Amino acid sequence: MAIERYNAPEREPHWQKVWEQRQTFRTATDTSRPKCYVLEMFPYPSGRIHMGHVRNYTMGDVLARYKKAQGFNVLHPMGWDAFGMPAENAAMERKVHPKAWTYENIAAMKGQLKSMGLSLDWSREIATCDPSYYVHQQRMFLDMLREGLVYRRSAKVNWDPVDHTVLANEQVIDGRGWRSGALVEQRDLQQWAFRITHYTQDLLEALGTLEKWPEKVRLMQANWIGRSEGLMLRWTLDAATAPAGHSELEVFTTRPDTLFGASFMAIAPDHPLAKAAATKDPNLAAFCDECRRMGTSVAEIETAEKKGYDTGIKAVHPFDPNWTVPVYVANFILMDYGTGAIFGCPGHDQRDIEFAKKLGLPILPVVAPKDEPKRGQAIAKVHEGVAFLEDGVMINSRFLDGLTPAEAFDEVAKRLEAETLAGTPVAQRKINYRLRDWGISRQRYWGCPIPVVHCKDCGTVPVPHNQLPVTLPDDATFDLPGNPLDRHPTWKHVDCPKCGKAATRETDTMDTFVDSSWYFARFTAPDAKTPTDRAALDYWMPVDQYIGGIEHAILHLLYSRFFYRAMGETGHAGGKNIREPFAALFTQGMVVHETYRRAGVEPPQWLLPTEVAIEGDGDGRKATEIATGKPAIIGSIEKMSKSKKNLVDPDDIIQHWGADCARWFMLSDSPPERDVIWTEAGVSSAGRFMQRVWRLVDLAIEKAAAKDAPRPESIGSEALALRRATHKALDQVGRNIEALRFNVAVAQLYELSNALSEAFGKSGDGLGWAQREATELLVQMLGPMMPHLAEECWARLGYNTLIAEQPWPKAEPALLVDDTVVVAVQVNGKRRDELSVSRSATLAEVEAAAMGLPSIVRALEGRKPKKVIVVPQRIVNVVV
RNA sequence: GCGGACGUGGUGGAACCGGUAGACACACAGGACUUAAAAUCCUGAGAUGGCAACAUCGUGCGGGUUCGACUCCCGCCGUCCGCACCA
Repeated sequence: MAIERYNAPEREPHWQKVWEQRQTFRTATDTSRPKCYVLEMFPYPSGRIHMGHVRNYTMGDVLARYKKAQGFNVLHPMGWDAFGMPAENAAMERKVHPKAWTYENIAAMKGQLKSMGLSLDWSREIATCDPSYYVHQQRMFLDMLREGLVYRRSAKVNWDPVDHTVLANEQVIDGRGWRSGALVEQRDLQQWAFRITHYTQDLLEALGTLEKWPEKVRLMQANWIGRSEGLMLRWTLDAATAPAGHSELEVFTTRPDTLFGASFMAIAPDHPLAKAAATKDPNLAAFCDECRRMGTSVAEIETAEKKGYDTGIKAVHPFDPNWTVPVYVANFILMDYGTGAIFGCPGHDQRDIEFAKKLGLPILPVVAPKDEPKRGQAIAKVHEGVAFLEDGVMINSRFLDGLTPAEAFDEVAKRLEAETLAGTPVAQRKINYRLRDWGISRQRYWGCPIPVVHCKDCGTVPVPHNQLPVTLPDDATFDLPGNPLDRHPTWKHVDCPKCGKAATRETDTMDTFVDSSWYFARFTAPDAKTPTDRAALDYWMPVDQYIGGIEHAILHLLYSRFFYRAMGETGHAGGKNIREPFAALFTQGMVVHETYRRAGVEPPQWLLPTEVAIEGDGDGRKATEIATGKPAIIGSIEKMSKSKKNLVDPDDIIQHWGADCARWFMLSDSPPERDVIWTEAGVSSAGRFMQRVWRLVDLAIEKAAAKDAPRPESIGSEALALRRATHKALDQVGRNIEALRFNVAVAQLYELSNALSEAFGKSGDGLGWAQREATELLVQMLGPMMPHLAEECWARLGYNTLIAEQPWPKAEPALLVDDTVVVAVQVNGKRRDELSVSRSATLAEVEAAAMGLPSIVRALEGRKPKKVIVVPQRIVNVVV
């Protein structure tokens, strides 16, 4: 028969249409069935999908299809994280309205995702920029406002001078805006904020319950929350030196044990005490101003020298009324951590020692190594400027001498807790966190409007529920920097909902991370009249498997954990006592590709992979720019990016090779958590495998038993071997998909294909039937990974059902174990031979057989074995 | 500086709970088919030595535990990632 090649690009749309017409992937809430919620992080509608999306969505799709075949009621939805800066930038640059731009992008990307053949329930599609979505967000915002989980504050904020907006701490990376890359400035602004710190302790502790999250992400979040245990400690100020109204100074310390090594106090430039002192000291005022201007970038912080200004104020040591230390204003003290003030113990804090050296302050070591001989050296190093940070024993510390630092910590705490100053204890144990509340005000147009009105008389007034949503005006202008909502002629002018007098709307919009903090909940009932439908939500939540990039380890994943708790508090979630939205998280690796650039040009001029021709192999590979014929340089392998032009367009691949090919390649070889290198060779290899499956089905039609042929009475050894290979693959592939070890599942399918190919060249009792079985099961197992090809093959094998609707086949347990096993035989742990024995052979039989092997006799060289270790079905080790 | 991950052939990677290291794939070499190419099929291959049988070495380096270590422990080296003046 003439063998035709499988034309994937032509056949794939057909099967997509069939699935769509049959509504194969439409999901309904059905509490009688076990559920499985598979979710991939929804995309920002930038205009085109990239290979990272292909990888992410392929992984989720394999799992979703597999779980469906396993009998689960699977929720696998898709939507759009549709608010954000790029739409506004497009509006400024190209005079397109952000809304039009966004919806055009959504349409284009939806088409691309559909061409991937994903098993998505498109009837649940949501776009966060749609009023039907954000109306609920506004409603929840107001509910949270009522509960005190949202509040307005005047705060120092991170101001991005390029995007003209405020950024959350989480969005400042190395002192730069996460999107614009501009150096962030500090500004004082009125800000809306979510009280994420209300859940600090819970967010930290619950990380321990997230067993199916990567350890790495849990650690990153724990570090971000940044718990530290210490003491709040009040120092009395010497009245003669302190400004009026300032009689004490409170500090937070994690090392109260080092109290006798204190040589100075330091306060932040914005500390009230500093401000009070500055009113009388113009030099101090100037110093504080200088500190405030200091940049926040890494480079600046690292190179910034410790600077301090002696206020002249003296603080009295808590344990000795005659001992005072000077109070400095210092540039490295942060106002928003602890109390904005510290006591400095230079001996045991690197930062303090640098400061002390710089300003010539005393350095007194109070902890020393336990071993006497090591002490001298450690103390000498302290005087050279290296703080001693290890454990040891207390010295130079009066009643603490001889204790360990931990014991000294407790002793100091105990004594100072008992002492009082103006009626309250001098010290209190305190747990401090690094996590700050989440400022969400953004001075942008393309975001969810914050539904409040500012009234001169009534203050901040929530927009009543029946007036929601507060929608964005369509006729905004984008030709000037700044907030288009603020300069809109009419939008912000409204009557106060309370008193009816003229008032103004809040013109800030919400951080887009708010939108993505609950979309997973909305997917469970996207048409509900309320933010969530509790019955549907309680059935579907939590997400059973969430898949996305590691870049969201803190931002999105921490915000969502907070938001789900806040939704619980306001009655929008919280069934089954579930506080965590994502039961399992998987962070996939990036898609990387070689870079190409023109030779001999600086700065580099990058070339697209499609613009170069590559010849040769190995180290001799040479690239040429096709258009000019000039040599090009093959550069390092990096994350696909527009700037380096090392992009491959998913559309090109799908149109040329087919979606299944792209999917298969994404799953092959690289473990999903690691980066995958996209190569031409890899794609063509995947393409070859598709054709190979196609030919195997040809061969099955030609040689194997007919569909529904009865199981033969007699199964020969060849047939049995094939059946064993088939059922083992079935067992293993299922397990590996479940564990998201797709690369291993792929390898097992290759193995089965090899076994089947071989079997077609043989003959034997029952082999035709075994070939038929193997082919059908292979096709079924390919279903989640290459769904179109699998449907095509399934049809050719004579079925008029859909693979996508077939239950996952079950392996026959009897075929998973072999009658005979091959056992390695070692002499002194070195492999010398192997032995084929019956599974049921006794230890003695195995030992005897091993000792009888000529190679073993030879290796023993006549020596008497001291011991023979036999591990059933594994190994024999002869020890001489 | 703090925290974490990783290190296996020419390449991507596999190896369950400590039990035959290198599955599977890519690249490569040789062969078959073909006028030729493509496609396909077959064969080979960790390194070194040897015609071969075989021997020795081999999972970043150095030690240790064990009959037996890619796997466990200790100490290094290297690469990557996250956080970072957090008191």
